[in-house]
Amino acid sequence: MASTDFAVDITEGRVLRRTPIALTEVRAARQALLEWFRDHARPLPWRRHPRPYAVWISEIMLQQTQVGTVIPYFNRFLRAFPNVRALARARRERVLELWSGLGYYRRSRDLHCAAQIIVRQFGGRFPRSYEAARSLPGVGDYTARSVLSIAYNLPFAVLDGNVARVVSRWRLLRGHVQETRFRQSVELVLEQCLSRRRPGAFNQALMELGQTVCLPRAPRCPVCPLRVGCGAYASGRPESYPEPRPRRRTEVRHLAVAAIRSDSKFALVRGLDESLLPDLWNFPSAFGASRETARRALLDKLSALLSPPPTLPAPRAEIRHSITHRSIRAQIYPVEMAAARRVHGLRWVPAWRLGEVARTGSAAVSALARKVAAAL
DNA sequence: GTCCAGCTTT
DNA sequence: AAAGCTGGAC
Repeated sequence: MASTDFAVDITEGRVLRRTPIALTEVRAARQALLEWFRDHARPLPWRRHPRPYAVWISEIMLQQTQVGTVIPYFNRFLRAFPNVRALARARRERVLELWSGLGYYRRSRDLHCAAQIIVRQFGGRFPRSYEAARSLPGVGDYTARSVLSIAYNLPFAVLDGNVARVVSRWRLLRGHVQETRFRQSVELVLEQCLSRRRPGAFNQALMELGQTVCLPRAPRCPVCPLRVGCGAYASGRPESYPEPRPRRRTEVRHLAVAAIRSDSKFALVRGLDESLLPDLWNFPSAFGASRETARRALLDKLSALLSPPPTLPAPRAEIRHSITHRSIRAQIYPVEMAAARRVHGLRWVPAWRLGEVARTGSAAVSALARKVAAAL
């Protein structure tokens, strides 16, 4: 801990000064947090043998994705690619198959590419320096800090949404996660509190506390190790911190989906529509502002693919799905074809690969495609 | 139905 | 500043 009596941080030419947190308070909180983590850390698969490779894979998968969702993906992924060299020499399509259903598919491409860079430029070991780690595709500020602190126990503080929530409540910081000022305030607190001896455990403890105790809407203050000294708890309204971030409104879009079946195979194309899910196999689909415009756009698309184009019957089912700010209403038009002809850009995929079995990574299909298959 | 996870790239 | 995926909580 610095011996100055206030914390100073120079960011973009501005000097921020904040009242320091009393050293005794910092130490008490740090110790309470680390002891809580020692007793309550969940036995997550990437914590069993925390090699840098496993830590890195888990951090990429955990971006925007919940722990419970990640666990089976992580286990399958490490079975398929036990180390960075195995990942580096894998086919891209195979990596995508094992990512199928996890979302944000760009992550898998960047991960694969980064593995090849690690093998070629870093001797097959995840780099130990911030700059080198940051140079890898898919590794931004947060991921570089988390991997280096957890895998190598280097003194980097991490700031994710969980950490921001815990700290804003503990120190009663106003603002929301997207504001630079707010983030700087949180960072100042973290710099004062980070355990220099056990930064990895400290960071994981804060994030775990945010995930399991300091919950957004219903914090479990009675079991929180930071309750003593928590400003939001004292205020009586812990759920009011931090402020909700402004959100872009979601727009409803209609999607027409052709479920073209021949024998027990479905015709799939690469990509969805409007440049969404470009790497994934999907049922031929088209967006529109209404059901009817979507249907017509789908017919246009099918005309370019098949001649003569099939006629579309009445839709058999509607499913709902969300992609970023779009709320998608998908009408499914079942089409039977006599023979599974070879068509350029079309791939016939056995129905069983789209079911629950697909979770084992047998096809690079989106979750949307799986919902469609399940509705048939 | 709304909110939350909540990071990286362009 | 905006876009990208999916699932779960409430």
